Amino acid sequence: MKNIMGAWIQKKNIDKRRVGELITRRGSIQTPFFMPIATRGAVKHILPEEVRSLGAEIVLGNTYHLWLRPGSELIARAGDLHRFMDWSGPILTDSGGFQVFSLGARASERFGVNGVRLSEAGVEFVDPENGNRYFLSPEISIDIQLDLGSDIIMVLDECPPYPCTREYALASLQRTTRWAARAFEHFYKKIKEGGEKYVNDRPLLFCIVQGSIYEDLRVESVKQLSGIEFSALGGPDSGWDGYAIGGVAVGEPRETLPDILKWTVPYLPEDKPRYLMGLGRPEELVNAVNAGMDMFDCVIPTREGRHGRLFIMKSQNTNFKSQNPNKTKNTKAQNENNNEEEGSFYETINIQNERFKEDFTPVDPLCDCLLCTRYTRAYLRHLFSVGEPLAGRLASLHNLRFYMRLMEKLRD
RNA sequence: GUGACUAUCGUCUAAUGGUAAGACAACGGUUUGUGGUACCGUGAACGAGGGUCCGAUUCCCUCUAGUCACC
Repeated sequence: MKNIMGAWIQKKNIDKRRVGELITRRGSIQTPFFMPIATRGAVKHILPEEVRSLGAEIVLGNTYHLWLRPGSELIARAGDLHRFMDWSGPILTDSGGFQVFSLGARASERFGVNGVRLSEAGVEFVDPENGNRYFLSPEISIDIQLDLGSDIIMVLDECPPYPCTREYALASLQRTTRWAARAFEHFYKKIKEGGEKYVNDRPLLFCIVQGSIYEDLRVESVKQLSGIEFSALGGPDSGWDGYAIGGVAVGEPRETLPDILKWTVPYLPEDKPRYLMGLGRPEELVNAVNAGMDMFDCVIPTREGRHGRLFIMKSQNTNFKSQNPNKTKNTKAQNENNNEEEGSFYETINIQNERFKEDFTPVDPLCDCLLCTRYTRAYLRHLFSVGEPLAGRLASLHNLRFYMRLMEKLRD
């Protein structure tokens, strides 16, 4: 808690896999870890103490959503996001960059206006909910996240869509670097202004690597971000507290993720946590951990749970060393990267399928969650069929527990 | 009891003398820095019997069922 400077403490390495501890002002978190998403100040359907008991030590909140509703000043008046939502552990807040990118199209569509206007100063965008215009800049994003009381603050980045030309990707990552430098300077200015409040108790600040699907641009992005003259901007020489890889899972082919990690990870500092934003499926998490990543978040367990898709662990003692020479017909890329394959250690079911109508067994007999220890597949299917809210809740609990168990195995 | 009207997927509605379209439901799929969203696909019907006609879900008759009105 005190020693913020060494934010990540390594415990052991297994090949490239890193097991350690991330220190934040609200406690330490075992890495690698997965963050349940509490976009609007709640993990949908789940109480904070339940989130904690599932094994989560940190949740993710969204700057964009909370800024618009109920407003970051309101949350500041409530104390902070922790008190507002009754979560006492660490919180990571997204910067809003991705939402501007992903929700801009919806606003454009709904109000017939240009939903996003990018400039060097920042981004002007339209709230798809009501058509209101807002302006977000690297500095404003920092202010909002400080108001929220975030423990891990993300810089505002420009998240380019896929496909994206090399030229655009280059210009975009350069802007992301300039925005990151501005955010860094502003962050440490505010920390100093905060005086007492932040002495030995400041949030962590992460940058975001871009570069789309271009190897040299990914490398360039890391070099630019780590090459910023931090002390000249009023911050510590140690620079960023962590590095995130962004601009993935935005529509690019799935096979490019291993490449992006292969290109990027070697250039990331060993002593800083690495966060893969927005991912992913279980096998993607396993492969990313094996490639040296530490932090993850994804809507999959909760959103797919709400839609009736359940994750089931196939084997209790899964070996994630990812040796798989004899697996059937791997693609060349999978063999080269020595990767886990989809479905190799787990499977998914759609509980709404008719075949579960009279299936009186647990969803996953090896799972220790509320759903699996107390209810049957037939019951859960029934709840979904008639639209009972308990359905989404039980499924979310189970899927989150699956993800937590997966991370536990990866830390072992 | 008498008269009128109606009868098409599970439900609600179209069209048509040359075997039928859509919506919802059902069934299956998609969902990666969350809109509890959205999208894609698949099955599924002319109440019963008779008549006219080359051919009837369509026109006619009877039956059955329902709705309404009257007694």
